[in-house]
Amino acid sequence: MAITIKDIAKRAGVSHSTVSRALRVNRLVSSETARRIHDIAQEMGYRPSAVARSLKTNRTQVLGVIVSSISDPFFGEILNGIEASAQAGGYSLFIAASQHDPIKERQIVQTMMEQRTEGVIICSSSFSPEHGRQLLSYGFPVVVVNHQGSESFNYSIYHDDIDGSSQITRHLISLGHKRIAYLGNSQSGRTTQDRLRGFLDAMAEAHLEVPENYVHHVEGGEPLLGAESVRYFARLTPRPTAIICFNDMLAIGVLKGCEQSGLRVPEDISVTGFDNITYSAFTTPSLTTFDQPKFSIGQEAAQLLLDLLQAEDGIIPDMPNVKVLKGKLLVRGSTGIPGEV
Amino acid sequence: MAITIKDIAKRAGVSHSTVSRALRVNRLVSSETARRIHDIAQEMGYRPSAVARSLKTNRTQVLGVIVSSISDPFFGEILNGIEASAQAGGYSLFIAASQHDPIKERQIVQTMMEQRTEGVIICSSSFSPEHGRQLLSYGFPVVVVNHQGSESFNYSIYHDDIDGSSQITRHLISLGHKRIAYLGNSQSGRTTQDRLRGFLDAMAEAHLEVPENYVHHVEGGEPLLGAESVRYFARLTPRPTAIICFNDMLAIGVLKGCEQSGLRVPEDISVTGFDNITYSAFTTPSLTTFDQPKFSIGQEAAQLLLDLLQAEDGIIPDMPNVKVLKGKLLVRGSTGIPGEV
DNA sequence: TTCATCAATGCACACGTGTGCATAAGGAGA
DNA sequence: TCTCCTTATGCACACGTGTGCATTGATGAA
Repeated sequence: MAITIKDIAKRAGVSHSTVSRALRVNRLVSSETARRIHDIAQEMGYRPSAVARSLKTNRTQVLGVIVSSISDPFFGEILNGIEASAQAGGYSLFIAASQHDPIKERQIVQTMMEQRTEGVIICSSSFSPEHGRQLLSYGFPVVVVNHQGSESFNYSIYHDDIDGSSQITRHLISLGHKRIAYLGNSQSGRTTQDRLRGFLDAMAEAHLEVPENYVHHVEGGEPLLGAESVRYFARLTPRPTAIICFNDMLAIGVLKGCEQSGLRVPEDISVTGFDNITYSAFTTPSLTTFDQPKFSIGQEAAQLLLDLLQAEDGIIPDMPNVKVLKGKLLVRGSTGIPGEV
Repeated sequence: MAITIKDIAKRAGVSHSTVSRALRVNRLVSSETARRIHDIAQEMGYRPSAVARSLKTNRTQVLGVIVSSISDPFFGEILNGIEASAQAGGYSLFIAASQHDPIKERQIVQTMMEQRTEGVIICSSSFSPEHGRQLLSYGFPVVVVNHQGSESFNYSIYHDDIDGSSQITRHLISLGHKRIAYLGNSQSGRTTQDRLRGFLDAMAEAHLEVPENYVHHVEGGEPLLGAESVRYFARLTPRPTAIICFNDMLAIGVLKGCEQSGLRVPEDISVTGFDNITYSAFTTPSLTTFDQPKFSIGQEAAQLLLDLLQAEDGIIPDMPNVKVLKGKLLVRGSTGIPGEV
């Protein structure tokens, strides 16, 4: 059994109250007693029980993070940002992966409520609004990353996907592309819709047509699905001269699919990604993509949540409930001038 | 404020003890009272406080996981395995990333002790023995993944890196390679030593020389470091005909470096990875690597820890304290017959 | 009817920490 | 010396849940 302040009190010949005060607010205890208590605590290897403290103070100093998959490198970098802010604020993280499974989601939400997590950050692109409402009804401050279902939540941080996707599209148009296709991930709900929107807007602005069958969705974001979808696009007539992919993972798969189908990138077809995950710089050819400020997004999300927790202690903050971050276009080797039509 | 069993008790007209019993061990309460209490709890949206329960029962139902980096895809898959086992056993995870930083490590260890995590799984390849001892001295059951410093811990799960590395080396030798180099990650301590050992053993067995400058270490596992190291290997005379990389991430960088240096893979030089992360199948050419059973490793580690926790309630288990898992060689496109010498 | 048995419930305390209030000691001012 | 104020410390209760023990009421056996 771990040692407690009572053990220290006994050894120091004082009451446990004095120990508690000495280790927290040393204003109410004589400096020599405080020093003696500190020494004894150090010597006995005392570690305060966060459990007991949480029960008494009603604050756990823990933030919950719900993510769809831990092994997704995109979320990994966001998590790094979240952790940085949380740690700076003295908070720890309770991380759980929903794996796109509603049953798991339910368990996660319940666990977080039972653990008395002080607030929750949702990074899962496919988080059901129902469970979100359950969190809110329980009085949890919730911050949503990438504004999935942001209408049902109060606060969200997100990247301007519409703008990013437009920039990518305009880049392709400026190279001379006219027949551009879009490969989406149907599991990503709003995010893929926004990226599709940015693409369509830019195309409309340039008075270019997008045939219905140029927009194709697969269920998931694994590279394998990207590779398979090349067969679909290759069969279209006329064939598109460029494919805008929902994210880098799909794009990496598409590059492989093109290689297997004998399509040269970018001579025969241009390919773009989104997110700028580490590996996008190491594909062959290296991938033109849109650099989302992943670390900053995580950082800002955690900071916003911390501010909300502060605000609950009285002051209502005068802060915007939605924060939009901008990224920037990275032109690399996978896009080029389209071949002869 | 969240509702408690006292609120339910008041509403049901019974004592809080009865409510507590009704929701836990319904053996000591009449079935109709139990049903009524359950209904009221449901209606009021009651969620038991894990904090209070932990304080009373001295069990938090939480496992701590220390990882060097969350965004590393290798650890991501191990985490998935850990989570699967933990969830099956009714445990939640407390995850923290050390980022190879001793100060962070210290904070993490202290936080886990304060949170009264029931046990700890260490997945960080560069975890300092000092902090490990601190955990052990506090009575924490500790399971180590990939046997970093396993001599100071009692239990560990690891992959047979020596065997894997030997298999890769023999594969290259069987293709006709005689001049093989090794690229290590000095931050990975024992793991890189084992993989180097397997390589050297297989070379010795085939009576092949390994010049001293054929073994090169970089500080870290990012692809960029792999790309840069190609310059080093390209300058050697005679130049190696194959590079065995510590892991896939470095190998992916090496492939890029070769491309930039005009070296064709595998015609001019063969490259191998280790771990079989998702992207290794999507490089150009696809990467020959060794498939470590990452998910199983995580699963087994968590299960072992759960068994240890069970055992603490009396029975000392008759189980091996070290478990070795085997992986298998994946031959893909990045290895081939060496060009003319 | 009386007593033993058993099921159902309440009472009271415990877990480790924090804190309002009372108390004790000491010093300053009259 | 007495009063007032400050400083240091202890007492006792609280947080939400779990549990040993006592209590109550009912049932069955003699």
